[in-house]
Amino acid sequence: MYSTKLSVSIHILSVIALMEVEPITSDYIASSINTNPALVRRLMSRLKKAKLITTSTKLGVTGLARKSEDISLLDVFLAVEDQRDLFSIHGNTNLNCPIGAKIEGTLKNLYDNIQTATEEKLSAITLADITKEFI
Amino acid sequence: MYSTKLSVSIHILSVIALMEVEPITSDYIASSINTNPALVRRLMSRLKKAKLITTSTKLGVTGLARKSEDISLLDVFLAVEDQRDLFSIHGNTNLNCPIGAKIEGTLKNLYDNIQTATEEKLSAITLADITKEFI
DNA sequence: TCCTTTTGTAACTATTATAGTTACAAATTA
DNA sequence: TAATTTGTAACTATAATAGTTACAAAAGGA
Repeated sequence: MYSTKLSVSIHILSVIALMEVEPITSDYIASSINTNPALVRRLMSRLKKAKLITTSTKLGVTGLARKSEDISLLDVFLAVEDQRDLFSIHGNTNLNCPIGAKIEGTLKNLYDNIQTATEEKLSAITLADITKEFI
Repeated sequence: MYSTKLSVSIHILSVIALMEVEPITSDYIASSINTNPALVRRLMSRLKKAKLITTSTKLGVTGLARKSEDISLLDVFLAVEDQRDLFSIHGNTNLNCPIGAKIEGTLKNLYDNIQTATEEKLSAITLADITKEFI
């Protein structure tokens, strides 16, 4: 199970996309999420590095770096999630056992296939698809 | 990211499917995984409850409860993984904010769609598909 | 019947990741 | 230059996983 980082980041981006008055601060966004401004800023920092938002000290978030139609959930996922592998594989198996010797490679091929399909699904959904739900 | 429970369980089932001498013990299986027999027995217990394997005190594992062609990875996943949701959603959002009020439902719909696709992929792969890699 | 072996499970520790928090230097705008 | 906010480091709390120890109960076999 992935962390809530993708979910919280989508929340952050939605607030930015729909905000009427710019700029907007991490404090304001945090109040919508009911969490800590520092936590929001940590994610904002990743979103900025991935060129999804623009920020400025003193002003706060100045906007999306791209149109919401051009920000996919895969972009967000890759920006904020460090642990991207869907399934994890146990290491240190007994290489003297034919199964222990091959299981890692077998599982890796198999999981890669599912991982790719999942990421393709994420890439097909944009921030605009999300924000239109809030209007 | 899911735990290694699915991976380890596939390993356990592969050893059972390919073993030449029955019955086989949690000690033997643990030596292929390079882990603790008690950990193996915990997973075995779940696999037994899900009617995927048969066991006996004194003898150990007596075999698969079904043909390996009839055991899908989804069967295994559902048997051993408690945290099945692919993505997690942050709760306790600010309901006074239009985004905070709707984000949970929006994300849930979206994630359910991806979850279903992932589980369908798992259901299309059987233990037999795995074990044929080890021959 | 009784001995032996193994499961099944409880209880515990260690480790890791996430989430949440505090604090403050550095940047930048007005 | 003063005020405000980001960006980030350092820390705590919490929860889940993995690993371990221990033992009662089951059950096969002599």
